[in-house]
Amino acid sequence: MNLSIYNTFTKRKEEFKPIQEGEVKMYVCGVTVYDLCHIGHARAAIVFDVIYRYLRYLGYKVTYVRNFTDVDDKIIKRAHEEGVSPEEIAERYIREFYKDMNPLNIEPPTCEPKATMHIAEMIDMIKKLIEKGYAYQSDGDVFFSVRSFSEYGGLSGKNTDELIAGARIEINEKKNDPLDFALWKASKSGEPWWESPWGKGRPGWHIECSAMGQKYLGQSFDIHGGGKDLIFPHHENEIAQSCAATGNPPVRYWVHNGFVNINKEKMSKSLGNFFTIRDMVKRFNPEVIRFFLLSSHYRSPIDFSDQNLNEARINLDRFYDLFLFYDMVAKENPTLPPLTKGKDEEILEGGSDDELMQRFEEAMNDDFNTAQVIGHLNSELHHLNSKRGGEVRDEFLREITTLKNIGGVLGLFGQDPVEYFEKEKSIGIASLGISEEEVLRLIDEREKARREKRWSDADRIRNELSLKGIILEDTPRGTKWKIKG
RNA sequence: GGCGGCAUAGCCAAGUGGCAAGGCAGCGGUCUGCAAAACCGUUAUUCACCGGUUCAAAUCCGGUUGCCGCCUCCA
Repeated sequence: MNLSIYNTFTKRKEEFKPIQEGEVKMYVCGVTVYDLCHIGHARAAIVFDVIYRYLRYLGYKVTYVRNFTDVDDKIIKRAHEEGVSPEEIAERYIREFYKDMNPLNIEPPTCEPKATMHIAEMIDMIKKLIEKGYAYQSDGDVFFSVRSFSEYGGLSGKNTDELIAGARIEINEKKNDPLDFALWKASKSGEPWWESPWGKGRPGWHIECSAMGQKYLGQSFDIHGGGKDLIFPHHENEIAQSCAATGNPPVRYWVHNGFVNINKEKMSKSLGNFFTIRDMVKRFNPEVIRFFLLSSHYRSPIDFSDQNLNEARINLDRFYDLFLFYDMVAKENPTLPPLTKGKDEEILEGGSDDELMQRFEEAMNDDFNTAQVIGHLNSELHHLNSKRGGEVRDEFLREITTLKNIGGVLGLFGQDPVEYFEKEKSIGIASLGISEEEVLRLIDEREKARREKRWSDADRIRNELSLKGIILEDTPRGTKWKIKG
């Protein structure tokens, strides 16, 4: 079975055929850098990160471009509020972006262009649009004439007459038609500006993606992604501009991820119901957030709540518990190779459980169904756990390696199991009102009691810890502790 | 008002024409000093509701209800 992708433009799944055989060119709208990223941004980044990884897994040479919008009203506003330059705001939040995204195991795209570094390309494109009669100048601004582009509305399913009826369009005297949108804005005082044939000004929002996409990926490229909220007007306008300028449809497959919701409502800055990545990472291992976000299909909405994240955490723990088990066995048996070899994108040798790989590919080929993949991984986990009692040999090794390899394509299972659980404990214990030293002391005390078969003393300590939210596990290799689920 | 999406067990979530994946929680058992973990077994005659097409529908068509998104910046 071949890869098929749901295309927002045609509203159906289509078999994926790249323009150039063996190569994929993909552009994804990044963030506007004026504030910290929230979980919604994390979802978009993770979804396209997985798509990027999987396309490469399939053997494509992928050029992945993800931009930063570093010139924009909100950046300017923020700069004024803080009394610093817009560049400083943009630079700061680009740094913060990486601080948040790196722990989520997002791979760097091939190229991360900034809008302000491509003003010349945007001006060229705007000039071309004016020459061709698709755009006009008006008092230092330049607008795209929506009605001059007859295919307008193809992506979002809107038609121009209905848009006017919507009546939520801002009245702008400079526009010939309320539907028209800005390609270039004359700068007011205190705003950043660049010289242009129309005077000092700055670019409109939509033109940057058209210009940068074309520069790095060509007039027509394979995949363009972003959040569902970008379908209209951003991507609709992008199509209009690019198509009008070059005569070619810019994109073959439009891919849009669903929102992260809070109580069924979209998480967003304007509603104020957002959680920053930074705050969540204090309470959950970043991999738990990643695992959780991949446990639903990328186009579905996903409800973000403590309970849901905690369930994801418990499930992910089970995988790491298996890896921990293997590592311990491997340590005692030098003929077994270590599972953790390095970066998670490396495909480990010996991972060739064909049936599991086949199920993995089937699920991913069906519009990147990571939820189903996680289901398969759970079945395999179950299967491997059932063999824990027996001898760990070739077959076990082959299967667990396959499990790890598949996880790697999703950007999961890359941590050292010991560190994973240490991290989980250090995150969890902060809210429990007991120190790690105290826990270890009590475990020691209980060990002593157990050796002397003073069972009621041992049980009393265990209960005490349980009330604090700590669970004990007695294993042949000593007593482990963890945070209650 | 226009356009679009969703509704599957207590909760989360796959499945889009051929006997309803998986996770969490629950229950019974194995193991254990007792637990925990792990394992084995079990938990939806049914997929919001009504009608239709079909040998066959959670899946297709029509309608109803409810929730959500876009139409303004937004991943």
